[in-house]
Amino acid sequence: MTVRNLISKGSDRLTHSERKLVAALLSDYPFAGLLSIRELAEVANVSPPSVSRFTSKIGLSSYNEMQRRLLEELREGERSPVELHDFGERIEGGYLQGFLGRAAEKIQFAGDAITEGQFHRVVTLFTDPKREIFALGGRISDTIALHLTFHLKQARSGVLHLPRDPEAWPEYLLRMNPGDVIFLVDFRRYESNIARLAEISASRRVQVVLLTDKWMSPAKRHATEILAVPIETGTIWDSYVAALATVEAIVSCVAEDTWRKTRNRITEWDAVRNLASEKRK
Amino acid sequence: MTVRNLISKGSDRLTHSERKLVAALLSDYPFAGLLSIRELAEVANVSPPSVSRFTSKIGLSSYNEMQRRLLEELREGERSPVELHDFGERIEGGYLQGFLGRAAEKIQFAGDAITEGQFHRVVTLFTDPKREIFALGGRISDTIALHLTFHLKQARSGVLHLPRDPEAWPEYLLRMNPGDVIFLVDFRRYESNIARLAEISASRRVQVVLLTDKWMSPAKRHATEILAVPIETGTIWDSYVAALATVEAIVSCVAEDTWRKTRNRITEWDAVRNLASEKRK
DNA sequence: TGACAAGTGAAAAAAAATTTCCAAAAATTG
DNA sequence: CAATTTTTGGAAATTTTTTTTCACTTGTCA
Repeated sequence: MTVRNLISKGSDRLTHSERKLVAALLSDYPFAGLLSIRELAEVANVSPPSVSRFTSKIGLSSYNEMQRRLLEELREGERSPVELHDFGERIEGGYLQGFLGRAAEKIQFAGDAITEGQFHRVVTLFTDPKREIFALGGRISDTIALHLTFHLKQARSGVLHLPRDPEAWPEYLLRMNPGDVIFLVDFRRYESNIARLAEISASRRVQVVLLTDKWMSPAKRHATEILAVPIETGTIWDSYVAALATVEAIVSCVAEDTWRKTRNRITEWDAVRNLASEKRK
Repeated sequence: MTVRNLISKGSDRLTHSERKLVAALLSDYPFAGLLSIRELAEVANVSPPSVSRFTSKIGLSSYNEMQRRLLEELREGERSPVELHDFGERIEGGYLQGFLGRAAEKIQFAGDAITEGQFHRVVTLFTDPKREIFALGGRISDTIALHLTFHLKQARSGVLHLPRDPEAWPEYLLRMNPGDVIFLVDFRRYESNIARLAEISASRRVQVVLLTDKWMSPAKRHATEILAVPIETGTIWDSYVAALATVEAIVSCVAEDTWRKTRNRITEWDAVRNLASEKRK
């Protein structure tokens, strides 16, 4: 039984500071456990005695024994790091493991549903400084769109997130010029608003990039590029991890393409942000 | 300079027993050096003082320093094969494929850093209808927190998302009762606001559930549960897919646990929503 | 062969780490 | 809200580890 297993096995019935230890140990496994008690205690923000009690509680005779075991695991794991991970609790078939496994799968499938060509065309659109970028998502998927704008705003100027309320759109619509880009996210339980926005945008010769699922939002009729990612998980709700991963891929590719500019912008950004927070004091 | 290099560099001018040590150290590098002095001395068939003298001779301040360095090397070594592997893949399979692959991996690792026990305790907290749920995230990570509140609001009542502006917090803080739960998301480039909010909440006996990365937000000091997920990707920006996946897992587990109630709520919700949109027309 | 230098380990000393004990603080319960 | 239980960290005690001291051995060279 690995130390990791011992930890997760005993992880009910743990006290507040013992949980802090678990977090510290697992988040830098196995190295956190190879520090001295004093050091580990410091990292986890607990007292050395708590560490000592913890090791006894999960069934180890001493802290030293835990270290011996961790080293042994490390030595074994040298053979294959992958094996070490597979060892975990996956066997127990826990809910979390299952969910995450399926989520990871979804992400892989996203790569099949979007071609590299499509991907790079989209990236090129976002990289072009002459085009302004607008973005909006549906009720829930707007968080995905927000993620895009947050990051894109750091990489370049001319990025605008539309408010959810259609009443406020005209202002933005008037600002759109031919060649600009609007990024829309719309997953099932599609919203007619989004489709309408796509239509209006398209009529103004704005390029519509649509992130949707395989059943495809009605906005597809007006889209220049359609990125269809898998979202169904077999649980009550759909998973947006694949969508988020795709957006992150786009954003980070844009950022790399415009690296120098990006760096300057981020530096500036931070400077301004610091100024603002200084002022508050 | 690695310990191995130090050893071979100084390997002229070594005495008989020091050579025995070199042999022992190199034949089981780096693990032999992680034993205690006494054990290593035994393995190499020399006395402990010889080990001590040896480490000084090759230019280390103490035996302890050698161990620290060896662990550091081990940690680096663990990392690099994975990275190399990923980088190779990426060039072959295109940017998107590479990015998604790494994202999927991150999600798997998230399962190692969070135990099923921890996961279910958090779910239980969120399921308890007597507790109100508050949530907030950092500048960018707030999208993750939003995702939680959006979904949780459908599953139960008493879910509130705090505004980003601290000026508006008091109203919410006053509403908090002992036993309530606050869900905070804070990734590196941590925000002092979040830590402060955690502190205040904890002082009001509100349970603090913290979603953070392995470097751990300063808010950890006040957290009841710490969910540490991997976020570093080797690109300019961190990836929040693992965080999103974790939140989705929580939300969908909560929903399943309270399935019946949830179904009613969703039905009601949709009814109200339809009514509202009917009206608009 | 004997004097000396270099190397070595036993034992002692010093330092560090770990565990135990206990009282204060926090949480829980009736 | 008081009483009880649990949890926690400081301090002391204990154990372990590491380093230093020192005397003894070994080998070398005059």
